[in-house]
Amino acid sequence: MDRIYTNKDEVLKQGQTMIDKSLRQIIPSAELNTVEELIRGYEQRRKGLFGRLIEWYVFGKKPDNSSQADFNIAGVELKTTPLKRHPQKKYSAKERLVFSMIDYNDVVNETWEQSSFLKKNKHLLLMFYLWIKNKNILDYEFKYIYPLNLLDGISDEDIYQIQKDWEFIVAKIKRGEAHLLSEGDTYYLGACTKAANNTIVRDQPMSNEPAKPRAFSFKQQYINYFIQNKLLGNADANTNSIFKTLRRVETIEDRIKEIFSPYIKKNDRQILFMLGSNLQRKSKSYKRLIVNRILGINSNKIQEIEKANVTIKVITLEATGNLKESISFPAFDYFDLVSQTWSASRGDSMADFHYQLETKKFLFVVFQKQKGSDKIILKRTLFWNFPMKDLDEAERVWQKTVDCINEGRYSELPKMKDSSVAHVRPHGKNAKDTIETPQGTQEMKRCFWLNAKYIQNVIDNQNN
DNA sequence: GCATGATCATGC
DNA sequence: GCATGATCATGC
Repeated sequence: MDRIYTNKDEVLKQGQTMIDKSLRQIIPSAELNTVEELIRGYEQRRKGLFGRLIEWYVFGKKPDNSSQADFNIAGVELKTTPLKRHPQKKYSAKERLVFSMIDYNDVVNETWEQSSFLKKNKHLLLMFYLWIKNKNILDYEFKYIYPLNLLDGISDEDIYQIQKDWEFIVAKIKRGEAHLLSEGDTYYLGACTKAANNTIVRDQPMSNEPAKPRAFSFKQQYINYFIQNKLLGNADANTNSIFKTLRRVETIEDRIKEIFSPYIKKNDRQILFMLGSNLQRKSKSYKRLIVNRILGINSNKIQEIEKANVTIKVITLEATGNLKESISFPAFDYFDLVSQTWSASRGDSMADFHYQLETKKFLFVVFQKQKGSDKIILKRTLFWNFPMKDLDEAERVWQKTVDCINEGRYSELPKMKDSSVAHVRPHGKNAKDTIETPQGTQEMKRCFWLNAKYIQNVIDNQNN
């Protein structure tokens, strides 16, 4: 018989009994062997088992697969989610916070206000435990128990963005593009893939294309920001908000457009004059510094850009409109790369190419050189994320890279002419900036790049 | 003119 | 000291 909870406080109080405790400490010793046996049989899906063990042993609730909130009577949805140790900040988010599966057939008939997502997740009880590699799930210790009301407990700007994210995802499914959904499409609320392997697919209502099963989730950077601010109190005094002085709610995209709009079609000197700023040195980051000034930051960061995993990229077109330079990613570690698998790309390794392509949003700030002048014009800004239709090609480049490294063929790493999408090039201080390879040799630091031509095509064809 | 290799500058 | 973003330099 399930224990009945009549209100949210009771659920919270019960959850709080787990602070600094692990399951092993509360499971009756007579049942421990049985549970250990159960865990051994699970291997792959241990996380689901972990949640059910918590429900049963902490809350006295029999596991079920109901799409109702976990504590129906009290209206509380329980979420257990891992923290990992962070050298400076104590803890950070290990993963996204995953909510329920997206039912492609039902969700197209919903509005945000009446969505099953909101119904189920309005009142959350977040249980953060400390994840440690190879540790038995019975020994994970809980660190924070936090009741979160989605509509009251999150700022107006954030919940507005989350609503717009939800609506974007649903609109895409309505267009028959569920198979093209990507976490990078949206800012805080993402549609993350959720399947044990790549072969599992689902039907979608507006198209015959099979689509990967996906769930709503808070993107990893968003939940991490939550952890830093609400749990750890690491409110960064060096963080600015683009909504600071604004008295209405707007999306991140609209707000950024608005901030840049007075400077569009102006040249670098005019912009600096308008800003009352002075940057004489024409260093490689000159334009990036101008962009920072426009955004009102120096070395500090913008909260929304961080939370939404947006990467700002300065793009400089030639006077002809031609783009010369490709876009670099962080340098990779040869050992890491060969140990990764393409499909198991999760937040565990945020530097992983696939993870970045599928979760990142880019803000391109496009400048253009001018014929017969050294002035540079700010042409436009655009938001972009890597489209899922090109993911197979990116995988091919990645796979070839992995093969080359495994076989020690470093001169044959994928070049620009080998792919229309991406290639591998050096990315170090200089040719002497090397790291160790699996062969025990030293190789110069390298990274993945998105081809200049590929990005040029994006800029020429995307008008937002 | 472009692909590829190489390096600079900044900020943490 | 190093990671990262951005661009430079060379040779075909």
